[in-house]
Amino acid sequence: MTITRRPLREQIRDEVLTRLVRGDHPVGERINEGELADELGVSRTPLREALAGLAQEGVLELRPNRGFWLLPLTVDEVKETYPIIGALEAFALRQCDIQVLAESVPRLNELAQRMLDVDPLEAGRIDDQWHDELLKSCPNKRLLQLIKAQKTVVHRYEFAYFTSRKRIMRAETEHRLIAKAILERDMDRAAGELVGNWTVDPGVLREVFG
Amino acid sequence: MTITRRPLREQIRDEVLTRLVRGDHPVGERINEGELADELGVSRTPLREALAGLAQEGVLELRPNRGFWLLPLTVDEVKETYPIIGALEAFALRQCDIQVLAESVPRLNELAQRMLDVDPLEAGRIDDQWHDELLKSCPNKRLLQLIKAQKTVVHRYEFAYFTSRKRIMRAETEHRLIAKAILERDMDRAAGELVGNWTVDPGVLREVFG
DNA sequence: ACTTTAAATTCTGAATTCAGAATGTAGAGT
DNA sequence: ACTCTACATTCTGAATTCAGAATTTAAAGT
Repeated sequence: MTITRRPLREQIRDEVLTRLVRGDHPVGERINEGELADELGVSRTPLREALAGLAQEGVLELRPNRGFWLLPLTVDEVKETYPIIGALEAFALRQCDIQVLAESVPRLNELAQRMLDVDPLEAGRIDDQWHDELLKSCPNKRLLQLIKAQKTVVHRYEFAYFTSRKRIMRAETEHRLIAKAILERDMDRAAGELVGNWTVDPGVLREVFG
Repeated sequence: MTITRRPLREQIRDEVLTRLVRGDHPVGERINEGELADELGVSRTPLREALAGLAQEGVLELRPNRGFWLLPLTVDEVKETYPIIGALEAFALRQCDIQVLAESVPRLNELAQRMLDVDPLEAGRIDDQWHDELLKSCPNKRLLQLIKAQKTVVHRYEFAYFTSRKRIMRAETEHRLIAKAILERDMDRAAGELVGNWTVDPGVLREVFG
């Protein structure tokens, strides 16, 4: 038996992030450390470590002497963050092993298909898996780590974002086009499509932000 | 009088980072929290916050129950991080206002010149300023923030890196080429040169790592 | 002398406590 | 009624304390 002894701060991080993503906490509001610590049944020390980490990633803001605040979801944040991820992933894709990529295509298409069959929430998770599978042969591990951190920020949006069936279908289409480009060994096109995959269309932005 | 009341954790962060970059601490070794806290005259709590931040940025590693370790400078880290910064800066450059860029050229060239006149240590600082000036009109603030964080990691290397006069001269040349491309409104070339500026040549790598 | 095991020490992770900043409230003065 | 100030309360930032994990030291056995 492998007894789990994960540091408390990590467990807290996961739980807090889940709550924030789930929308339990009012957006744009202060987080009361004492209250939250009590709820979670832990002390403020590891909680603060977890919150500080999320602040550094850009999910929260830490105002001196005012505490942690859940940053509001803004159009700007979407407009800024998604393209960054697009650029990073395209860059990562170019460092991937083309042979491994080609071998991944069946799995990629399988995942693309599955996105259509599940509920919107699960779709976001599968979308993640798709991108992980795509970039798994990128030797620049630091780059992959960076991409992962950026995605944490946008995960908050996927609730609003992937609830649109249209959006899921668009993602599916794009995923298949990228897979096709890979099979044809056209990495320029694949990278271009990948950037496009991280481009939010204005219509959806209006839909989400009004 | 504006009394300075910067959070202790931030002051500690700066001081610790300076020490690490300066090479005060043996690379690849554990950091003794109690000892360092005593040296700095603070308690372990804010020190840990500072260290945790540096760990998240990738300067330190935090091993559960083993504490913080100063990551060794590795060839891999250079090979992985520099290209990331190159890709991010090139991406940022494309979002800059071409008019503002053109107006920056005199200042950019002045900074490029000054790199030649100062000691290698100061050269690194000026190099930073040059890149800041270049990208100041990029509207994607999150991207700029990300670039800055990545550079923190790399700063440790500049001691070893910029001590090479040859390297400084190469940087100066490249900076001027980028400025020239901007004046000619050839942003493709400018971006290409910028990526090149973040490409470490194998000769220098051998020189630094043996 | 060398290995193994047990005790002692050191150090990290987390809880608790304390100090001071920010906020909220009540009362005095206009 | 409204504003300003003084006081009380709440909350964050930091220090201190405590528990338990990892490491080191010492001793026993081969």
